[in-house]
Amino acid sequence: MPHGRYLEVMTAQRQTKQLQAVRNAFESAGRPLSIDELHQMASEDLDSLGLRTVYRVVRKLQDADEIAVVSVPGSSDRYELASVASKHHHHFHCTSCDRFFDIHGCPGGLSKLVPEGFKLERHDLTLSGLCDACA
Amino acid sequence: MPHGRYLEVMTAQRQTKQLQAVRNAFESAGRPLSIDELHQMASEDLDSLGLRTVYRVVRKLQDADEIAVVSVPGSSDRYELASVASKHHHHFHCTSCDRFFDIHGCPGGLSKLVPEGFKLERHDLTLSGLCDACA
DNA sequence: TTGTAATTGGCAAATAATTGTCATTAAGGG
DNA sequence: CCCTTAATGACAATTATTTGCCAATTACAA
Repeated sequence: MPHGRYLEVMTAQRQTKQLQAVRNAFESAGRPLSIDELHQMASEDLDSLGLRTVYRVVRKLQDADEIAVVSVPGSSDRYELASVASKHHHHFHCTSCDRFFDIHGCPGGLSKLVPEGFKLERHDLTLSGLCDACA
Repeated sequence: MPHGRYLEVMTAQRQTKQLQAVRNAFESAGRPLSIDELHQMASEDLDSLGLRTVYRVVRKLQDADEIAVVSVPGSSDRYELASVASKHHHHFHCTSCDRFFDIHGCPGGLSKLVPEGFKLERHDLTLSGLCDACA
C-alpha cells in the first residue's frame, strides 16, 4: 500500500500536543524552518518533544499537503506552510544567523535567459546577506 | 599550520595524469560538475582513477583558486572553473538528467525585493526544467 | 638513472542526517 | 470512565558522503 496523503486522510488523526507545538512553530515563525529550528521552537512549548517526533510530524504534514519542502543552496531543507508555498515567492538567507525569510516579488523576464532547446519549468531565487537583526 | 592556498603554492606540485584527467573534465564539460560526474568523466581518460583521488584533487584545485564550489538547491555541490565562476552568472538544472548548465545573463533589479533593514550581499538563481538533450 | 617525497587508491573510520524498533504513553470514541 | 490503538521518545541501526590511514606507486630534480 502506498504511503501518501490518501492513507493519512483515512487514518485517524489525533490532536496531540506535539503536533500542535509544531504547527504553532510554523504559524508563529512566518518563515521557512529547518527540522532543528522546528525542534527548538516547538520545544519551548513542550520541552519533552523528541527530535524523532519532529521528523514524523513533518512527514505527516507533508503527506497532508499542509506544508511543503523548500530546498535551498548550501543549507539543509526548510519547510513552510502550503498556503505560503502555493504563492510564488523567493527567499532571503541570512549568512550570519542561517535563517531564511520570505521575499515577495519576483524579477521576472527569465524565459529570455533560457538556452535554445531547453524547457523552463520553474525557478528558484535566493538572496543572501544579513537580516535586519544581524545587520 | 593552516591548510590553505599559500601552503599549496609553496609545495611542489606534480603534474600527475590524475590531476590532468580532472582538469580535462572541467575543460571539456563546460558546465559545473559534481564529484561523481568528475569521477565518471575523468575515468574515461584514466580508468584506474579512484574516487578518493578525485576528492583530493578537487580540494587542491579549490585551494589553488583554480575551481570554485557551486551550492545548488536539492542536489550535491558542483564545482566549476574559477575563470567561469568569477563572471557573474546563474545555472539551469535539468530535472531529468540532473546536470547543471551555465546561464549567462541576470534578471537584475533585485535590490527592490529586499526587506527594509536587510543587507543584500549576493544572490543565486537556479532555473530548472529539461535540457535540450532531455526535452 | 637514481633517490626522495608527493601522490595514489583501497579500505576503514568518522560524520551527519534520517529511519527502524519497541515499550510506554495518551488521545478520544463509545 | 474505559479501551483501543495512534503516537511518542529513547536508542540503535541505516544510509550517504567525506576523510584518515598507509603501503605501493610515480613524478621529477639532481
